[in-house]
Amino acid sequence: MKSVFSSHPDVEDLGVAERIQAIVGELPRQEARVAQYMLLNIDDLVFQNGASIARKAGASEVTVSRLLRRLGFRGMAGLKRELRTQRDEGSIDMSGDRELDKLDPALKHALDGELRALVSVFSQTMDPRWTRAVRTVTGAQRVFVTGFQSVRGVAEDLSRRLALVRDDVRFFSAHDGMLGEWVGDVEARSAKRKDCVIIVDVVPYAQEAPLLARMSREAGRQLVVLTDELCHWAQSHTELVFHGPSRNGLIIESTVALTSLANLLVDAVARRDPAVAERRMRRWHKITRKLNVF
Amino acid sequence: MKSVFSSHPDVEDLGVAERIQAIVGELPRQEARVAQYMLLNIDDLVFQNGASIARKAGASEVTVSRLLRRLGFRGMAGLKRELRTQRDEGSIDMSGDRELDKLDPALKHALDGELRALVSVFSQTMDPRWTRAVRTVTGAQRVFVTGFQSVRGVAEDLSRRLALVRDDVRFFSAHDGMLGEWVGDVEARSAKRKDCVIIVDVVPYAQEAPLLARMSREAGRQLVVLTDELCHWAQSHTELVFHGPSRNGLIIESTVALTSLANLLVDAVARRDPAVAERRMRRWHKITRKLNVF
DNA sequence: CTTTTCATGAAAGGATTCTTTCATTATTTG
DNA sequence: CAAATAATGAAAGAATCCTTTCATGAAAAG
Repeated sequence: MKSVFSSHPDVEDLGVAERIQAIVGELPRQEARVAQYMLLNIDDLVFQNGASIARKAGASEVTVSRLLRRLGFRGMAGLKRELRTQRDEGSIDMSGDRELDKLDPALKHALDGELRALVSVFSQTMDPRWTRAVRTVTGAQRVFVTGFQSVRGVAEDLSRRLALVRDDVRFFSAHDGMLGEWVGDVEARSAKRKDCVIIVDVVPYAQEAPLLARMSREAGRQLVVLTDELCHWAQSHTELVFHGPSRNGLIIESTVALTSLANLLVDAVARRDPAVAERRMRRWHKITRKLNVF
Repeated sequence: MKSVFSSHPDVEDLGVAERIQAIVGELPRQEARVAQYMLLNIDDLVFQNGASIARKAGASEVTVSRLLRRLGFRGMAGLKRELRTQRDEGSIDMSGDRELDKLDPALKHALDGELRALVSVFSQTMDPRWTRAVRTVTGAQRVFVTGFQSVRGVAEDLSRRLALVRDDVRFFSAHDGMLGEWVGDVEARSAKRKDCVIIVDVVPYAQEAPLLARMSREAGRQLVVLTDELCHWAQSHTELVFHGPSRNGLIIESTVALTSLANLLVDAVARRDPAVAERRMRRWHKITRKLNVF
């Protein structure tokens, strides 16, 4: 688990792997065997105990115990303690920003999580499905956007910004009147250019989302889902599911990654015809300017 | 390692966090507390045992044991087994580092910008003014949140999430009816506990923001502003201005940093009294669950 | 070849961790 | 308000894990 930014190798205390590496050559036969095993399965050590390592490495429990002692760890507990601090250290180093060292540890962890989440989000744009999603949204006759509870705002902003970039985008809420209009529109099924529904959703809150998803498909609409990493229902309705990790250790889950996904979607759609998009944006700026003067 | 996409999260076996998430709302008090702790420290669970979790979560060992069983794990061992298979499925990893080379240069640049923006945002929480802002929001009698145009959704979500964590939060829009109610309330000026207004704003669009800011101050309300890096007007109305950089080279400016600022604000307020926040969250989970069944 | 040193695991002990049982307390229901 | 139900932790028991001790055998030294 590396950080997004290159992590700084602490000069003084070596990591677990290095320590083993350093002495593996001068160990007695069985201990070396165990050491070797640990090196090869270093990521797995946190899930193990002395006995299991002994078994898998083909040595006795005592040997593992002795080896750990020789490596300078206070037993399995000590090794895990070490692994943990290693993970904590390795997780953040922000481009030499020493200042961040003073950050509250919880926040530091959260920041690291957010950074990873963003990387994950951007990575998803390389997936062929992303391109398909963008094409879907771009080519759709009309686009409906919805979102619930704590991410409803994300969905609303998405619809607003998407509307800057293409025609016939609207936000709709299952509880508002618009649902009627939306449902009643039956001939959409057979239209040449299909409609597209974008659902922004986070798992704990939405029972509505799966329902809407099903309805959308049944009405012959394409479906794009932006959701968090916990989502399990979306896959079965469409392949166009994209995840913005939301757990970051804070009390409230993060909407940053989802927001980024939404931003990227808008940008990608705009990019399909940059000239048009820019023209629209400019016109819009002009309008708001006029409105603002009032 | 693996792709960022989990190949196909089997519908049947949910991840650990999901399982917890799924039932946290309907758990008894202490078990919920433990569950909450596990969610917030999920990355740390592999290093822990039942006793340590119990201690840190403030419950008894037995409670942890029971919770695990209720979640469907065969004790701590079972949970770790689950965590391991989850990791094997690649749901946690992120090492897209190399992969990112294939990213469209424009997006790469944008990603870099977003990362920096987030670091900047988190850095601002170390500023004494941040603490003051948090105190202001926490201590205010009522909190009004507003935002315009393309960040209105951010503001709405902020108000919703803030409302999960403290009383008397409401979103208001200058163009809606609520403004009247808000303006007419003159005696607020002399109240012992002041009201607080949070404005979420990005520069190109809002003429309204400075106006509202002025009105707020004149009405004796505290003012907190979350804005982008281009903002020039806010400083003169309040010192509690925080910036979420929004220019990232994409066609549409980013709302990610602003979103993060909003998230952090909510978390900080919640953190002022975690017990209360947790209780509120839990109650809310329960309610939405009930609503969802409808 | 003998002695010394070292490596190793079996066995037992001790420590830790998990679970079961049960009495107390809180919550819900009638 | 009373009865029933659920939640909770203390205590004890069971299981697991780690270490200590010691006997055995192998390698190294003399």
